Amino acid sequence: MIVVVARPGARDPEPRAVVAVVAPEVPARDAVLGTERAVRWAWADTTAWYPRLLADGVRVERCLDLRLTHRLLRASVATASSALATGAAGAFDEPAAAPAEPGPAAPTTLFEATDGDAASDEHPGDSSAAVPAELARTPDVDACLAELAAQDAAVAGSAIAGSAVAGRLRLLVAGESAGALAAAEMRHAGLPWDADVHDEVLCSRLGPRPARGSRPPGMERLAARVRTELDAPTLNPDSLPDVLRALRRVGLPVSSTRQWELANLDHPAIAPLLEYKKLSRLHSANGWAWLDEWVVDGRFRPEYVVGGVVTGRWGSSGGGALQIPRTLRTAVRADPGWRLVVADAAQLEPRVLAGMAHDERMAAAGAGRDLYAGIVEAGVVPERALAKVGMLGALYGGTTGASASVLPRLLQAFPRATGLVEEAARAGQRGEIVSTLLGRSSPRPGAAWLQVQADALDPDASDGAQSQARAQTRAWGRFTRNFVVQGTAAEWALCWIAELRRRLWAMGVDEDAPGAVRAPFVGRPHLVYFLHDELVVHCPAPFAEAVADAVVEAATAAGRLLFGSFPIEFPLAVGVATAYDTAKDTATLRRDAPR
DNA sequence: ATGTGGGGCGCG
DNA sequence: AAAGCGCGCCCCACAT
Repeated sequence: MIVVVARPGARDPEPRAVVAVVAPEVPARDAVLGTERAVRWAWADTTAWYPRLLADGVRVERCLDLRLTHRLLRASVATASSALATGAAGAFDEPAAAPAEPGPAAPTTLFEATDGDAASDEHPGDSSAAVPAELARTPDVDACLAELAAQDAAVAGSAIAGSAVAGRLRLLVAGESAGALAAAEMRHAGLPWDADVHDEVLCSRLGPRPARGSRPPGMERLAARVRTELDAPTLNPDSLPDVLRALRRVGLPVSSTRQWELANLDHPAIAPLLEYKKLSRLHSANGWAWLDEWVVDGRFRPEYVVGGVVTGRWGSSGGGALQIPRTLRTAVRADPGWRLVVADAAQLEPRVLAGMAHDERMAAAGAGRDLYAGIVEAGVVPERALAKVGMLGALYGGTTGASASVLPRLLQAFPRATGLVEEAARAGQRGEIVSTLLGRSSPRPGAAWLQVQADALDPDASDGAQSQARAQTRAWGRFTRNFVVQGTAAEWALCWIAELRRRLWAMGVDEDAPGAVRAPFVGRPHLVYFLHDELVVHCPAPFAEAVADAVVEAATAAGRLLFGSFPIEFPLAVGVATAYDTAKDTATLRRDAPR
């Protein structure tokens, strides 16, 4: 059920008060209360409620997604001693129900009484029979109120005198929930997708569309060449054992069919085989079948799974939304009279690390320029590529190759930043939990991990058992090392998207904008895609420059929310165009004027 | 026939 | 000897 809760005023320290409780049969005019900034909705699942509101053209300004925030606060070490964390698992620990299909097709129980039909208010039982499955299983009003109180208590109890912990948790909880709103809105609006352009890309690379179940001509031709070159007339190029056998028969000592291994081989079958694999991937993952299934009325509407990744990144479900290949981004096209604003945070993870660690020298290297170029200018390494691979190695725990050879110089130049990830790695190796800046905590290693460690301590443990334990220890260290940075970067991104979402709505409407955009975004700039450190806004053409400014301002605001006055910048590559690929091609690096 | 797991590869 | 993090989805091989 929905609980609409007033938020405290900026100067009002009073606890939040419930101002309305909204059940499924409530009239829309009351539900619309939640569109006002002074109101924050608290509900168990944004995925259960919000698609119906959006289908009715209603945008919610703020919310608390109690199931998402419950998970955060149950796991966070900052709230570990709270009743919320120590109690038995309950309804909010269950997975959320599958979301409803996007779009206006399904009847919305919420708004059956919308058209001034006072009679339905007197017969709420009439509509209760129509409560859809994804709503029926969501916790009821009393459960939501109790959960809200428990979460408030947990966050309040996390505060130690003079500590910023509670404030950070509040930011995390708000950001996660704002992300849930943005994710539902992006699915509702959809990513504008030109099926004809997509089809042209497919035809140019694969040849004309084949009958269902057969290979496109471009792939068939390559398969034939591979069979000829390997003298294997019945070879199935999709069968790994088949290909491996055939390659070995012609004297190629391969252990796998991975691209990087094949690429080093000198044999006339290799080039067509690699090309076949490329086309096969395109055809099977994003071919005509994908187009038929996922692009409806010129929009791609994937499901974003907020908090779907342990680190707090979003996941996705259906259509491979976070893996759209670069070659197909040309099919992402603005509606006529509209533009795409594409923004990409430059070197996000190292910047986040510099901010977390208060590494002023690293922050200075990234001030007003490409961070890796700044590292070169500071004389730490001789070229940009080394700065990049070295930094990625520090973030991921690389121990080999160029990355490892540059590492000592980074350790020396940036002791605070590198020290932070080294310490996170050591904590993980000890089996401890680590946390992001805002308080999202890593999972504990599982029972199998602990068992392997325990077995290796046995005096009779075999060498194999001991080396397995060491390998696994290091692997968990690499996970926790990366967790703190990837997770805090995800928090920056949540703040970025939340700030931008507000700014976009505040821009208002272009009454003259044509197009097929759904309410409540008709004539309005709106988010249509989000990919970890990159986002896309679809907007009426006259808004494009203002949107580009807003995206940059939101990035700066996100940096301040996380890092306060610490001088770490978050510049963006921002491009404006009618197609996703050309917007990225023509992007320029932008940042707020330094102050 | 249906489910599971691994290899492989797309994205950041 | 081990070998840089996090995902989703496809196909095939293999189990049931």
